Amino acid sequence: MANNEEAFKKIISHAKEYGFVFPSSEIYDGISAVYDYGQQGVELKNNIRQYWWKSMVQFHENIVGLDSAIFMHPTIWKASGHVDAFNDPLIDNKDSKKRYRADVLVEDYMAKVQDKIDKEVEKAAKRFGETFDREQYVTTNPRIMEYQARIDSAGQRLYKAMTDNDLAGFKQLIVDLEIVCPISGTRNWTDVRQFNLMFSTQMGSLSEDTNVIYLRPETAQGIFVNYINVQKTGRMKIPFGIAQTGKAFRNEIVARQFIFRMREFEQMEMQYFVRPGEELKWFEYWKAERMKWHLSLGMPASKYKFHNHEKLAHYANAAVDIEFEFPFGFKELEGIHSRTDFDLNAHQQFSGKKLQYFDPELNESYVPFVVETSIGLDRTFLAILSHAYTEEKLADGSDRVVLRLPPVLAPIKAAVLPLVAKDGLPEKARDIMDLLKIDYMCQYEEKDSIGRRYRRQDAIGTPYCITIDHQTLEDNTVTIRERDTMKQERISTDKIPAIIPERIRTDK
RNA sequence: GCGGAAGUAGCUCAGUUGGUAGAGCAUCAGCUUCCCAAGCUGAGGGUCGUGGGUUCGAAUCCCAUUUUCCGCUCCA
Repeated sequence: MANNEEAFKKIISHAKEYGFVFPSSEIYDGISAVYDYGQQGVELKNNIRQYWWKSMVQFHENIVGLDSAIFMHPTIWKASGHVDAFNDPLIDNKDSKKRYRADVLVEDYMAKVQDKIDKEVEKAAKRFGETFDREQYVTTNPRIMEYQARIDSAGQRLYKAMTDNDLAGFKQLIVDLEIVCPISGTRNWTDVRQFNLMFSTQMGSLSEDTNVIYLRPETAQGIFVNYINVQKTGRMKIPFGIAQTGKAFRNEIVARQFIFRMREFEQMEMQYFVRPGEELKWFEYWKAERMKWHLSLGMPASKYKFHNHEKLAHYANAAVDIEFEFPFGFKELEGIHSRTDFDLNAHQQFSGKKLQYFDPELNESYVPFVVETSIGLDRTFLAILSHAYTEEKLADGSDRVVLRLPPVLAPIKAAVLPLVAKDGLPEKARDIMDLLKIDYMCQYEEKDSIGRRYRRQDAIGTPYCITIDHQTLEDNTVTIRERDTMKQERISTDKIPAIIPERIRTDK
């Protein structure tokens, strides 16, 4: 683990040193858990996004794209459940200085009392043997009935406090239940405060107080509220999908681990609209499809695993994560959720607009069910970067750091390098550079020895280096050097524009 | 948010009992012209994370604050 920690630190330094990722606002001391993508990072990130987009939108005739706004009608977040679910009531114990979710404390209390009931029942069961009637015992034993009453009362008050957003009532509940801090054992609590995971701001006139607007905590809702627009104008037939990439914002209590958990992050989501009853079939389909996509990036299957959700969110009837082995362990990279008709139903109800689909094959109307694939772009970036980062000891005893990025994702596809900066080689190299840069990202470099320039390109993951030497002037050939093998071959200059895209397609 | 550790040049770090900020690499200019980093000459770059305090004097001691990392917690 210590080794991985070291490795992770090296990756973070490398990311900064070579212009992939910078801490945001760094000259002002930075801002916690916000990062900027530098000159290489933005290329890599764009390429990942494009690779995803192509595989989802371009390669699937029944999936179309969308780019919805970050600002949305505030009621959307009521309908989606985010206003309620993203509001955690928090309370601190003044002695242990520990912070808890108030609802979790109450739930723990209820579980503890339930535990007492279970133990009582167990004891009684042993005592009475086979004649024991559990049902009857539970409903007649006064001590158990008293326990049960405590649970019921606590549950009701918890529910009321949650739905009414009654923070004072919450505090009173914790006081009345005599809940103690598991660490300090005291009842010295602060007031209950709300911690909203959604960022908010105001739109329009500040004099009205009803214009609070949220920065979207997920991109999915933008798709749901446009579902009927896309379906009608695109004449989409179920099953069909809508894909979108974009920023989302969550005011996480703790945001850490470099770009793994940021407060501002980018999602790549696809919502697939299916017939009710067929959602689990499609869930399995997308689970397999998405894993294929990850493996197509050339990373070993052992780096990935599925993690089934046992506790499902309020909207889901099946959910699985694709986890990736980051330097800090297996962590969620992508979620595949069967969201049922929860979202569309909620929007239908809150908006009063019909969101039904008429299925000509079944000759009936229904609200479609939704299977979602939702992947973190920044996390994918981190997964790819951390896996690509390699330190090598070469045969001659020297070291090199190379980013073994999939060529299709590399920020720079080719570097154009005159062997020496004289004898007309730079001029020739410029000609080649001008030709190639029309088709893909290239970098021209003539400073320093050729070996050093190769190493610099290795460090940013450039898959090919094209070197112009004296022979080029004679027979119009160049050498093309491959990043991973460091092998070179000589090819004719007019073959370069075609050969690199061709190799990028096949080299994974 | 709590606890621990750290913050000195772009990077990695040194800086003695408090006494005028250093190295290597990198960068830039010039020389060299060589197919896998580290040839030569020169130059630029730091109010030592920030703000206070103690002191004749603070990178060094004290307090606060901020950022990062680790653990706990959280992650619909």
